[in-house]
Amino acid sequence: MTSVKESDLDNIRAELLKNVGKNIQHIREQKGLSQFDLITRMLGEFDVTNVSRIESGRNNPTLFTLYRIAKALDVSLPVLIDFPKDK
Amino acid sequence: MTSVKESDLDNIRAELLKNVGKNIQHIREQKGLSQFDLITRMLGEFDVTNVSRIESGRNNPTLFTLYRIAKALDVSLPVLIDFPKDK
DNA sequence: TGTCTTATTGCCATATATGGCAATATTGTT
DNA sequence: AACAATATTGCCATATATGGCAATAAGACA
Repeated sequence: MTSVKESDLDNIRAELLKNVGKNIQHIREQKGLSQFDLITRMLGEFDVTNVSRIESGRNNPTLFTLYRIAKALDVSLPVLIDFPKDK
Repeated sequence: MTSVKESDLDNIRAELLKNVGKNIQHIREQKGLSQFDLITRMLGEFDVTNVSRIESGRNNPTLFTLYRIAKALDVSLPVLIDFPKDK
């Protein structure tokens, strides 16, 4: 059954992004790092604005972005997205 | 040290995408599914073209895309990106 | 050989992640 | 209260993920 209403899909997406964002924020704060601290530890360039957007679930980060965040937070990529609310 | 040459960063990104792509392809084939089978099982719409691009490492998939692929393959999101070559 | 299925690649369009900066809001501390 | 550090939001630009289709390639099998 591919019968998922578009609004349902949006909700699933929104919940996913919110959960992963919260998880990232939680790990970052547990390490005592500011959003600025985080981007300075990331490989390459990254705008601090987008950290806020990802943590709040407004952005749908790419795999490479998630990887760089994980490295900056010194956790594995699976840990970064292994949020409890996963079905 | 944020001193990573741009070419190095590109290589890190390319290797990441290639490894995750191979992992997705491996899981999909283990389940005996074609790329077309995969997209028909995914939530919402997805173009089969992009499955090929993701599996070959040409595309940098978003979190939501990875989530939908994981669900379609009936594996968890962490499993989908837990490739062996992670440093 | 051929045919069928599956996968890859090219091309163009649209949607959106990110870059970058400024303004505003929040939080903590004195 | 004020001030400073931090986070959020808005706006615009660019880069790129995805949608969509066609053409080509690759693989399997008779």
